[in-house]
Amino acid sequence: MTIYDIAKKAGVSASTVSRVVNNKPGIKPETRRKIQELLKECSYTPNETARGLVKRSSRMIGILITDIRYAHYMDIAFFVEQELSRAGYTCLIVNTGIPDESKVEAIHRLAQRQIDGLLMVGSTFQCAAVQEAIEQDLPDIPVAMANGYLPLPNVKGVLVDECNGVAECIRLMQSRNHQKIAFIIPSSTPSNLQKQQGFEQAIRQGTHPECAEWVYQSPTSLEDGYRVTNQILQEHPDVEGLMFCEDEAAVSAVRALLDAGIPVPEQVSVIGTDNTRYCEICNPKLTALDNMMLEMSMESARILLESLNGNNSLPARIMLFSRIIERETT
Amino acid sequence: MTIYDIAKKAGVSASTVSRVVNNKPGIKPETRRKIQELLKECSYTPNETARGLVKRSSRMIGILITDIRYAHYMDIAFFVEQELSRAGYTCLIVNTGIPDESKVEAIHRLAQRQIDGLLMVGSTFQCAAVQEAIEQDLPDIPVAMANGYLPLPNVKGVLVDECNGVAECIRLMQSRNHQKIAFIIPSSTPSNLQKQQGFEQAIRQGTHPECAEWVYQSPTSLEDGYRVTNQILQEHPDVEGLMFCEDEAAVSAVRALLDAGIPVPEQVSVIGTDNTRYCEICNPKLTALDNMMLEMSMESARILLESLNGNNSLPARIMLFSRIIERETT
DNA sequence: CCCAGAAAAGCAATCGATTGCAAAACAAAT
DNA sequence: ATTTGTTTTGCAATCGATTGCTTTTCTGGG
Repeated sequence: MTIYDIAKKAGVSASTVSRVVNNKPGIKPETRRKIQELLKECSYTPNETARGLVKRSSRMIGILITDIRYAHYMDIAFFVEQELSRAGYTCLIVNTGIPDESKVEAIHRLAQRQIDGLLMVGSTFQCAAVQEAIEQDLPDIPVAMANGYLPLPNVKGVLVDECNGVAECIRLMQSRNHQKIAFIIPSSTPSNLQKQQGFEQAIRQGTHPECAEWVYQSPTSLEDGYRVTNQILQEHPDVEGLMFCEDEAAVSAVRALLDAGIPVPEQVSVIGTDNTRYCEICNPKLTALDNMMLEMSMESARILLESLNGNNSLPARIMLFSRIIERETT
Repeated sequence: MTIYDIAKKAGVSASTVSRVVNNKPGIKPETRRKIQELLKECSYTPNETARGLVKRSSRMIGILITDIRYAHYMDIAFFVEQELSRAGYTCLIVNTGIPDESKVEAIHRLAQRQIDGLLMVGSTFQCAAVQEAIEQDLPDIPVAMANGYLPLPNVKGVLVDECNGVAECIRLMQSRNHQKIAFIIPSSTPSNLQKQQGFEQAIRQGTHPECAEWVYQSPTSLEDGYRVTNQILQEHPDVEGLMFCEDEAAVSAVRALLDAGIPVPEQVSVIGTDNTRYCEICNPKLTALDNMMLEMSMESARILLESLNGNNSLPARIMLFSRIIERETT
């Protein structure tokens, strides 16, 4: 059922029908009513593709996430999609994975679809390859980043003070008389490197600056958290605190400690990052640094909508403050 | 950079360029090469909107999920998106929420976008409102359902034997000498009602058929699981087993039992459903009925792709078998 | 009753591709 | 050189809307 079919049935031209569909003025009230009835009767629905072609806008927004499965990102896809779809946009959520080429490929594919805006979630999008792809494929549409930033005129970034946040966590443990702290990093994203910096700063200001070297690698996963904790216990039996870049590994670290007969938090404190649901399920409940991922994403979504509405006096970057949610592991 | 711009630069017609872009035959090899170079040089990208208009296909697939945040659905959006996008489709993931109208609204909006196929995840889409919406808005495109079914010619369903699965769980507990079992249901979805049926069947065949009445309501959430467990303990201090329709509430039930000084699984067994990551995090680790949600979704995706490729000899419904993952709570 | 000015409706171009059919270019055979 | 047949290429219509501009219709004042 196209606009022409309706026009024919109503005995008017397609233009007239179009104007009724879009509530434009200059139509005799009677005609308008008649056409409206016909539209309803035929349950006419405008073809968004055709509309997008002439309007040169798809009312679609691309959302790039490395991996939607991380508990960390779970809420995001939900709330951001909700917010944007309330504003009349349709979301194209793409899991890009880690490799640069797949991110570039995803941007390219979205560009082909004439997206009106792009939202990228996660600091891994803060890289040269993505920057180039955006310059190349989407130089003119608004782009927002949650937990990242790129120095391009059309890109706005929302960040969080992770360096400080982690430093605060370290200081919290120190204030509980736990000075010998290890730091566990899953991967070298810009975001995690920031955290590591905060760790090192705070440690050097404490009584055991040599712990600044206690940095361990562990890809995100339950098994790794368990494994790395045992490794730390072996190399540093005197360890007093564990600072993680995410919650999952921290949860299994708690289990590893308990399994080894080490009381938590009496002998060793554990702090996770992200403040996901896992924190409450952990027993004892996990203290965590809330990195405000959801807030960052929502703020990015709002900024994107503002830009789409033509507001171009927005700051290039804004900074949120993380906070510690203290539970039972400190 | 449109196809006409390229045509002008190359001194040929748009048709010729189009044929090169789409690798169609009937172009002189030399011309083809020259145009290909030009395409690369100008980094030309076909406008999918325009292409969609004439081809009457958007190469987009709608994915309906009530709420992507449920751990239960976490993997799905990831793997299904991956599978479909490998096949060249772009996914429109929509969180519809529970109310019928929002599901209908979502279907309507997707129809406007001329999606080529629709995938619905979850038994809540098995309802009259959705059926009507599909008949109305998408009578001709392939639709696949994970964990649900609708009697329409263009709808294929993938189901799981939940009734049996739960019955097996009950029998497992019974074989461990736990006969007095309560069933906790979060909401009356078709899927959960199936499970309840399995519960009742198995219980009636056991030594304590009166427990078939021990059915408790609890909306999904950690707090509810804790609360409802205490309520059950109060009303039936002799309870020996708890069967949940999802994992989260089961996890907090375990905690409630331990907090009440009741040994798990010695005095009371607990079984969850879904087999999410929470099972491993729970301490003791949670035994769960794997409802094969991921497998169902992947199978639906494959069926959808088959239908899109014109295979219309697919069975209207196929059935998968659930399995019990026994861990430490039984 | 005529005419100006406003209101309503329609024409036709446009968005950026695809594609059936016609035309042109080329090659080979007579 | 002409004809025939095969490749290549181009023309123009089409997909389903939107919109500037023109034309038609209406309204009311003189």
